Amino acid sequence: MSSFVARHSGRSNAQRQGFWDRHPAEVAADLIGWSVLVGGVGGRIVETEAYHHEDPASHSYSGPTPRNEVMFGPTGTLYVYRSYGIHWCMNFVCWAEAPGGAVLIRAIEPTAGLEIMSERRGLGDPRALCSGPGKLCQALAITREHNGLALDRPPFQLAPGPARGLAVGPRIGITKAVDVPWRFGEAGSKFVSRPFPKTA
DNA sequence: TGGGCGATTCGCT
DNA sequence: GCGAATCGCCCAC
Repeated sequence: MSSFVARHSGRSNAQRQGFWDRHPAEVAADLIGWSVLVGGVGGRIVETEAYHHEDPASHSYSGPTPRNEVMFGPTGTLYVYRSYGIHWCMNFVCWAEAPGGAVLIRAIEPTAGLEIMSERRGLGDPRALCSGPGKLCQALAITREHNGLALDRPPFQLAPGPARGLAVGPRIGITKAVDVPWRFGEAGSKFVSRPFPKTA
């Protein structure tokens, strides 16, 4: 159970806004177990990574640019970027005191709209539908058009939920600050992009 | 204005 | 396990 949910369960959405105004690593850990739906399609978040403005591996490290400007805007919004010229990746903008933070959503456990996601992905195996940042954006039909949108409005539906356990490890696919343990996941989940070195 | 590179994925070996 | 695919962004020239 995340600390935020424990403190805020039962409160209004407006009071919940403070959730995003914290360090990305805190938010990334708390998001494990939450459900995210886009147009009614989605599932439980089982893997995230944190990035912030003093982080050499972060897009925001060198300051605002046309691509990353959303990271420096209001929290609780979506930052979408193109990866390797092929895939889309989605982040939740969150920061405290200094802007430029975000949480990369790396994997979700599909629970709603399985058939739609299978069709979009061209696959049937639920474990392969959303087990990676590019995969889940394809399954949820996330594109540049969603960049900057608020997460508390349609087509998005976010809801807190419990995690069975928290796994922590180094982030994936980066070349800088590789030793910072800011990758989080649900312990034992079979829907993560890659196994965690150890589970906690 | 051009070249290098990336928070990835998939198919083939 | 390895490497190609593929293109927008960013910085250097």
